[in-house]
Amino acid sequence: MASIQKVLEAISDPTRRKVLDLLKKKEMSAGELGANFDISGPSMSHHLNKLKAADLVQTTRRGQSIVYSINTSVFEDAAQFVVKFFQDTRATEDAGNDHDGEEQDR
Amino acid sequence: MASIQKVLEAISDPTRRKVLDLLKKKEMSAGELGANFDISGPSMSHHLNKLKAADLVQTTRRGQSIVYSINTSVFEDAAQFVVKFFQDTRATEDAGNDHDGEEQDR
DNA sequence: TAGATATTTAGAAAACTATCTAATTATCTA
DNA sequence: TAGATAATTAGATAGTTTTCTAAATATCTA
Repeated sequence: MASIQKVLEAISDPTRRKVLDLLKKKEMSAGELGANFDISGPSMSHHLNKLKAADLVQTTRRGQSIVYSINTSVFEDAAQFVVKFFQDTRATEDAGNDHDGEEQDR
Repeated sequence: MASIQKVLEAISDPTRRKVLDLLKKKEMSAGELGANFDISGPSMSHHLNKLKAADLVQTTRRGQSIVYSINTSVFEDAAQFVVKFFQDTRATEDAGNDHDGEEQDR
């Protein structure tokens, strides 16, 4: 499972949240997604990469297209983490700077 | 209420998540908080500012100290947003780039 | 297989973020 | 009021992120 760090970074960008919103409705190719934004293909590709690195989406090639879809299980894990973080008096994960298993990402 | 954009940016940083974790246990002054990290006072101040800009914490002066505490209501709003975002088939807020009321933050 | 279409990779520029030291502001107390 | 303590603001720098154009890769189809 991707680190919660990557997930939170991924969803802290409005473009990427909108991508996820679109994918929640139905899976789409990179090009179809891009048509919803005012940015170049490579920029879209960069954002899709971050979502993929966070494991929030998965891809499969379909002919010339690469189709993106939501990775439901990671979505649910992330939800659980954030809910805990905001609702508990004491959060589970140590969000600290000292250690992290997945070694300090950025 | 602070924009969800600012909230998500605020919690996408591990230092700031740890600050929030500490404050969940008890309110603390800037200096007490700083003692938990290996960064300078001004850097801590910078992070506290971001948390404050997101309205996740509030401050009150107590003598020479400035005491930080969790802003419970915003915490709960944020939780609700994120839960919706991750659980709904269709998220409520338009996380898009085109408009936003609170005008494009970054 | 040549050309068209879809997407990613490379490399560079601009904007933003985190960090630091030095200086400033606010408050307390002897 | 002078000096000490707590915190923030100013200004600089290093690193990261977002964005772009150009080039490369993969697949389809005539």
